[in-house]
Amino acid sequence: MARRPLTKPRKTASQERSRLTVNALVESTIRVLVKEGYDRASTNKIAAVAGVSIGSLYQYFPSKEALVAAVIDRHTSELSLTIRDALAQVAALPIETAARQLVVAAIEAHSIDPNLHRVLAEQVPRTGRLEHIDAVQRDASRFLRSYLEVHKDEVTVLDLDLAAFICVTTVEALAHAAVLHHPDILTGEKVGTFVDEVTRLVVQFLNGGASQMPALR
Amino acid sequence: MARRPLTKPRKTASQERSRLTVNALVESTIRVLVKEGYDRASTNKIAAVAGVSIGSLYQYFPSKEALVAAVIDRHTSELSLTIRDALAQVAALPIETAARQLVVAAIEAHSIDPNLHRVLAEQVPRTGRLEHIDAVQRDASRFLRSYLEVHKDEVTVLDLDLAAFICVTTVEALAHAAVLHHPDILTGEKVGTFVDEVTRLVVQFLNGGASQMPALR
Amino acid sequence: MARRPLTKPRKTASQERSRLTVNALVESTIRVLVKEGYDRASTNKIAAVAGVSIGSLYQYFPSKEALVAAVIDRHTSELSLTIRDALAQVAALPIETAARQLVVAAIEAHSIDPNLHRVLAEQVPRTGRLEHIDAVQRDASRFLRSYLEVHKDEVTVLDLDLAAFICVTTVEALAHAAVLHHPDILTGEKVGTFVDEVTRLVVQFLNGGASQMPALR
Amino acid sequence: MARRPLTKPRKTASQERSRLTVNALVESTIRVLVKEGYDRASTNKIAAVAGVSIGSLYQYFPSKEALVAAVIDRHTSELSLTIRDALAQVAALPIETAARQLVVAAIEAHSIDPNLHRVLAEQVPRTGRLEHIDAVQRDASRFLRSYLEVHKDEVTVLDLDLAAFICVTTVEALAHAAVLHHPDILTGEKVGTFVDEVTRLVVQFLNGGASQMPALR
DNA sequence: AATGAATGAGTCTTCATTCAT
DNA sequence: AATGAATGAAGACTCATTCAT
Repeated sequence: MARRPLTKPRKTASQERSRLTVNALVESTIRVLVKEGYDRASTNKIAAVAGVSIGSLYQYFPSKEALVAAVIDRHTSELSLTIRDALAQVAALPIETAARQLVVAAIEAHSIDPNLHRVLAEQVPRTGRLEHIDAVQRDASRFLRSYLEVHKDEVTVLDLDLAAFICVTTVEALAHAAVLHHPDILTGEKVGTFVDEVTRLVVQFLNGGASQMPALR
Repeated sequence: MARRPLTKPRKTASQERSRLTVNALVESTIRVLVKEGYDRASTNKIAAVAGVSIGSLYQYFPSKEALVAAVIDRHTSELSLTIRDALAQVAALPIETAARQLVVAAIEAHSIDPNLHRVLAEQVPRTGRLEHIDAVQRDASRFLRSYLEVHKDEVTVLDLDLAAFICVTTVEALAHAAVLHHPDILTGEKVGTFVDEVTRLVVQFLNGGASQMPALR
Repeated sequence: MARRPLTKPRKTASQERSRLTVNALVESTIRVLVKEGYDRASTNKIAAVAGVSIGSLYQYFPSKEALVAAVIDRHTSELSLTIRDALAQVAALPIETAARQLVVAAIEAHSIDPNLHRVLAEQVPRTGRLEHIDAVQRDASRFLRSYLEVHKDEVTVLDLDLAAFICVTTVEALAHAAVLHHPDILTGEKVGTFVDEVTRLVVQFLNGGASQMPALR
Repeated sequence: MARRPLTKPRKTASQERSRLTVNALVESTIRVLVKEGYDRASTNKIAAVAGVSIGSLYQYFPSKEALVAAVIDRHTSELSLTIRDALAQVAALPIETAARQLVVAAIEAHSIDPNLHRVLAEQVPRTGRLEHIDAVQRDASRFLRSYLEVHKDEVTVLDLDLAAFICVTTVEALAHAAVLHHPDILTGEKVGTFVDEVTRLVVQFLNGGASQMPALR
């Protein structure tokens, strides 16, 4: 069957139009969410900012929640991608290097759209599909657990679940806090120091258990 | 202790009554906040649950925000108290013991009213005076920095500000996550393990720097 | 116990105010319903006509349906009262007289607020409590059936259920049609004729069965 | 009958298509009306169910009302046909037989599409052309009046207008109530009884006047 | 002619806040 | 001081209808 000429079929025109509208709405939602917060983000405002009628908004999104869910999905995808990529690339690396790269990835992930991240993390009710945000962290935990299983003899910790939980929570929290509350920490050469320290925090934790445990009690 | 004299009459009576009303309102706010979330917590509902008329509510609190601010202040005070107590008691202790006690204190602090804590942390807009929540952490950071200054020769870290930030953020995040998302970690003897591990995480970080720094780069 | 003095207690004042508001709303609903029909009767319009804010409307009626339900209840009560009264007064009377009085009662009932009756009968969805309208007719049927049971030997019909259904439906329909579609029939001395004829219709039906049944097939 | 010539081409084709579309829309309107009720029957839904774009809908029907009016016209035509047929066939028959056949016809008419009939009768605003529904009854009344005029000496009633009104209203109401509210009455052999009784109701009314009138007053 | 994306007036409803009693 | 009725701005959402393609 002969390939059609270069032009796209008529119908695509309107489909294209739809896609543009949907995109404008999602982007507008992000903007309004960031500027006004979750509560004050009204569908009317979102439609206005998107330059779209309120009717069109409801043609594509049945509710405010649906709109926010779309934003979350998009944001979560980007986060997931960053994290999964990092985890995949790191699978075969020794702990030291692996940790460093994951720390960097975490910071990168949190730097994607910090303000949006803040709103999503702090204000959006965790109902329905909106739990996807937390899912990323659960994924990361599972993934890290597997990694530790494989690299069992490089680490001294015994309870791998607990260790994974501690590492993921810690790195996430530090990346989050740095990006959102202490952006100065990430300026210039300071980033290097910060990454160094966080990496050290995690690495020492993972392989410092054995010899020191006795001394702890 | 001698009973106070008979007088201080009328006015005190009503002052007493006022205090009771205010208290009932703040407590009602907490209850409604926890049960319904920030958005759906209406002043009318709060007044009803407090057994107070909506008019009286506005006699004591000029707005919904004022009500929530009072709740935050009260909650923050309790947190602060717990943390400051711990920090004070720990001032003269060696790092190892100090760290452990602070970790325990952090968990205690997060256990005061986890559900309220969650709502405040996740849903309440950080506008106006409502930034008090974060203040506790800033306080703790400053306090810890002082401690590290004093115990300078027990630790190997160089940038004390950064170290304080990392420790406080980490411990807070782990206590938060454990209490709110993994309560199972804190049941029975597991608490001990958790505290051990978090303590180790922090202690190794604080005095493991020197010897390992070279290896990191 | 001594009767209280003539004055009513303070509190009544506001209760009275509420009652007035509620009343104004119900009456306004009737007016709007009659003027605009069910669909175009908006809560905002109802509130405006009642001279009451939309907020007050919702303080007393949680929805448009509740408002209409109240109207129905009120209207149905009046109808029921008229019909039940008539049925009660008629219990011991002979068929002829009884029938006549019931016919008169039916016309009276339909004359209470014909326009409202029309709207309720024709446009209001029969959901939820709104089935009360039909209930009046079911009641009347049951009541008539009892009457026929007692006056069994004055009538020749065999199936009392069927007879009751036919009579009630017929009289209701005629009263309805006369009041709503042929008001001229009820002007001046014509009412008498109409009542005569309807009465005769029913009476002959009830005691004309026996002798004629054979001839019918 | 000779087949029409080959031509009338192109245009006919599209006219044919138009007719199909119009038909699909009217039928879809009926379906949606019955399933959702008048209020919730939206033009978009009607178009969707008809498998036609909303734009095309408005090409053929300028408004929602036009759509409903078409449904009413169609339904009314069918009713009218049934009734007029019966009345025509009955013109020369004696009262007894005539009455019976008209009663049967009334029941048949109401059985055509009971659910649609209910919606039209109960929910559709009687505005504009939508009064056509009631027209059927007025027609029937006129027709019956003529019949009575002709068969004057078989009946004893004096006011033929009134008598026609009473008969038509009564039979219509009973057919309506039976079909919509008491379908059990029309099952099996019961139909016979019902028809018998209604016929008797009417016939006795029409020729029972003379002897009993005196007794009534 | 057909399509369906877009429109926006209008609806119901909530809730923080005021104010007469 | 307390009460709670009243207020009305504002928000979510629907749907008949238009119009560019």
